[in-house]
Amino acid sequence: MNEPTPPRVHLVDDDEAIRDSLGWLLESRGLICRPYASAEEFLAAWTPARAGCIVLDIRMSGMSGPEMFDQLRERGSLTPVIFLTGHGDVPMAVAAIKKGAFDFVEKPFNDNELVNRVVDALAADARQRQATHSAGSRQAQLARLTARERQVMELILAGKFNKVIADELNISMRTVEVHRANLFEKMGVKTAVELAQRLASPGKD
Amino acid sequence: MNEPTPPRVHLVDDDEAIRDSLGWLLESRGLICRPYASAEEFLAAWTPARAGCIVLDIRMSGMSGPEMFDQLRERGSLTPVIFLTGHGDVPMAVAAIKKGAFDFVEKPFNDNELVNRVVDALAADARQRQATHSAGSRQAQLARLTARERQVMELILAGKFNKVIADELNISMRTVEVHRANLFEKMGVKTAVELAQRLASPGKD
DNA sequence: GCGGCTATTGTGGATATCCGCAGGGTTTCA
DNA sequence: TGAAACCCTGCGGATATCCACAATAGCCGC
Repeated sequence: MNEPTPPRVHLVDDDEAIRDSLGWLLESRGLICRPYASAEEFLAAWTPARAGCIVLDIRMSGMSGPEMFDQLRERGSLTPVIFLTGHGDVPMAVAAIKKGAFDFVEKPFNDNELVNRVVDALAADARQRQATHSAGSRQAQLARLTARERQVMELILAGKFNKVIADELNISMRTVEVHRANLFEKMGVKTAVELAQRLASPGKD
Repeated sequence: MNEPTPPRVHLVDDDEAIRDSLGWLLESRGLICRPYASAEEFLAAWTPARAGCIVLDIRMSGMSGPEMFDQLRERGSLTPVIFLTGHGDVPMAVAAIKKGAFDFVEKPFNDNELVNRVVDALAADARQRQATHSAGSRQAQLARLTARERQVMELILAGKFNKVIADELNISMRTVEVHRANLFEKMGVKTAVELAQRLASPGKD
């Protein structure tokens, strides 16, 4: 990890008054706020690698909040999104949450309440990034394995003895040992137990 | 698993007309519907072991839908709950979904839409029961271990050699082997790899 | 041709795991 | 008192894992 940038609260709302007052509120609580006047402006500047969360108004001229949310999801972004709306719509709220939105808040909102939800969203983002990082490094390790090493690994994880693996692959036990040692090194583990744990846990590193 | 009873759709609504029409709809789609006129009536008859889902009206005389939902959760029930409401309330909908409700539907609803959601809820219930069953049997196995066996198991899962385990616990290697063999038998595994996988996966059996 | 990569194999020695057989001690309970 | 449960230990033998050292062969790119 190279010098992580502090998490940002990205505020997307075409109403300048909201951007000003909400931006002021968030900054007064020690959070870093980045305002955008439109979904298009945000998407043009966005990269999913940025830590933080997004506070997103539902109704905007041009691209709407939900459309932007769909775009983010299509780009593979998992950044938590808090929707803001002036007129509640239950099916939309339910669908948004079930689609993975972090929260859904009606205006006018209570200041403390909103800040709490933003802080929760930032914490959720941090957790999710840690999990993704672990899964990513594991994936990179797996990608370095040769086809043979991968075969041997699957059979090790199936609990088979070297001798049985050798029989099944029609190779010598010595060769199994060589592949075994090589894959353990590439996966950064010392034992089959460690390997099993590495590959079984969703995000643990 | 002894003769599983078919999953039921429990319909809790104090409006008899809704119970009749919705019950008829669900039964016409091959689902088994059990109606209740009140939350109290439902709770008096309920056991979490029953497979199925719950369609629950928000507003009822006596105990309300959300109150009943909280009661179910306190009793440890994970049965999927679909809330029905005549007047949408966004914060309540958002809170209910985030609290774990399966869905939230406004009346009047589209028949097909509701049946689809019920079918989805039943499928989710079946998946969750399978996961709980696996976790439960694993828990029962763990509960059978003696204190010493559990200690040895933790050290095995930490990837330590029997000789190292013996040193740390100040016992002989032969004793480690005895505990090891006993715990493997109690956990129903043959290798440390299998044990690691058994204890690392959330619900897999 | 040469180097890098992958797959393969053998030898010999060391360490690790597994277990039958045998035995002992302590605590609890009927 | 005897049985059950748990913990502990040694011996001997068998199998499994690990690896240094050494070597061969095939494929591919430069």
